[in-house]
Amino acid sequence: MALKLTNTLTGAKEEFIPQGDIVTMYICGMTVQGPPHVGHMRAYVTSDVLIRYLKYLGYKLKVIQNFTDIDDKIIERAVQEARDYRIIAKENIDEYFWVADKMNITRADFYPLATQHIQEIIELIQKLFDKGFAYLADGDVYFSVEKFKDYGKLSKKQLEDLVAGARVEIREHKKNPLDFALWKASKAGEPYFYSPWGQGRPGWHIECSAMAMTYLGTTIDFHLGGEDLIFPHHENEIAQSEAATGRPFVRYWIHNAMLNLTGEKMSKSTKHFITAKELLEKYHPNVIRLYFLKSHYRSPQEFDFNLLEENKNAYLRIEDFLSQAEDLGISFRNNIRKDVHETFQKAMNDDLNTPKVIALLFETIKDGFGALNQKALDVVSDKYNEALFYLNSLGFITEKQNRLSFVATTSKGSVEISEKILEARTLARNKKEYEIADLIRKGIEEMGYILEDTEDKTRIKRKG
RNA sequence: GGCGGCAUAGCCAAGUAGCUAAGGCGGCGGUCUGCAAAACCGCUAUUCAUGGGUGCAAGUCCCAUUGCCGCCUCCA
Repeated sequence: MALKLTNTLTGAKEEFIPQGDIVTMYICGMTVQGPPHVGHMRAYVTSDVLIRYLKYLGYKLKVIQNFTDIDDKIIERAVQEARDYRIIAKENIDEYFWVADKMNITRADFYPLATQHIQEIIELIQKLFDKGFAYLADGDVYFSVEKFKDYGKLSKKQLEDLVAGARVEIREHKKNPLDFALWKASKAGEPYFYSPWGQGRPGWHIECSAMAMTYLGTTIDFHLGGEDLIFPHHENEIAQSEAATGRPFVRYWIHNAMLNLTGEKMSKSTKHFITAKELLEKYHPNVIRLYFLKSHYRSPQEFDFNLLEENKNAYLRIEDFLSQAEDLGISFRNNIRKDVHETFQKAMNDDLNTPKVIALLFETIKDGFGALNQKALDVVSDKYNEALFYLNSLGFITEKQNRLSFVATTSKGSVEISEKILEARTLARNKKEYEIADLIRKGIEEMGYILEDTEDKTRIKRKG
């Protein structure tokens, strides 16, 4: 049984065989021209799940995720807002980390910035000059796509088809309209760096090649990103890197599908998006994660608040089982049965079939509740442990105090609701003064809490 | 126009040739309960966009049609 992943380069599900002792992974990070949106969340939850699973399988990893902190759009904004481009980049990077941490996304080992690798970028461009792939035109440096035989191998595009479509920027000094900039000469007032070709800044794609190879070597195991990056970004990265080194750049290209908002791709340029922060203000990270993982990462997914509500209800059911089990004194023991590991691996090995794992999780929850009704504590304990195993493996937050429905309790009631009120209700119930008891329950519900009477006690939950 | 992908119940969504088509949400009926809620039990696709074809056997492979989506311009 081996991990198989869809490799965009071959278009097939391939068995993952690492090239060395340490698995190297480059995650295409954000161009920090704006705050992260929900589409970014999906991409980074996907990479998080892969990282967690590789670690679960026992691999040692080195993960690099970049920030592209200089590009046309950032400069455009800096001019519009009359602020330094570095401040805009910094704000968006900070927001990215706020979101990622909240979402429990595993941190990469290092987050390099394009502007701090100008030297490496220049060296790479120089190498391309030396090998005859680059040329200078009015201060700009371009990569000559015709010189690179394999151009189009990732996106499965033919040069002639691309020219026919010809929506590329027309620049007379380009030899071929598809040639892309390695270095752009700066215009008056724009930020710039010094280079052998004059003052300017790196083109969009070169920073990823430079940083990936600087930290991970000439051939890396994984390169991840959204499928909108396949062309031209990743195609160009391959061209630059392989032209410079003569070696394969990436062994497994993994791309996640887009998140659509009302039928249309979420996109920064069209302002058609919901920021990650906005969503996190409305929904618990686990609800968002469940929503993502219920779809396969390679299928386009629709963003809709109704779907989030749906997943919130489903998620609350999981929490309910966990806390009911905990109320009986059951705790995590990490003694998961072998067949549970095997079933989990079978699903994950099949191109990270998280929807299948979610289905297993819910079957476990159902069995767990069944055992709870039967008062079969040993089974409840097993199911509790299995559920936590699935949740932890997929990166859900499982600490009790971080749960959506969690209410801090005291010996007599709750920190958040006056003990006297709860006592009054119990008193009323004992005297069979149900009208009063129900009125109190209703009042507490209006405050955002749910009271559930069970045989021996009243459970307090936060409304979702 | 070129390239690629997808069409499975009211909604979301697994399934990549072979027992009765996972799972979630919602809905309906029942059990339990002072009531409510939760939970449990049962029901909710004789059928997988349409039309052909290849197999003993097809959501699952091939062809065509229709409809959506992505990329070809900055994008995860």
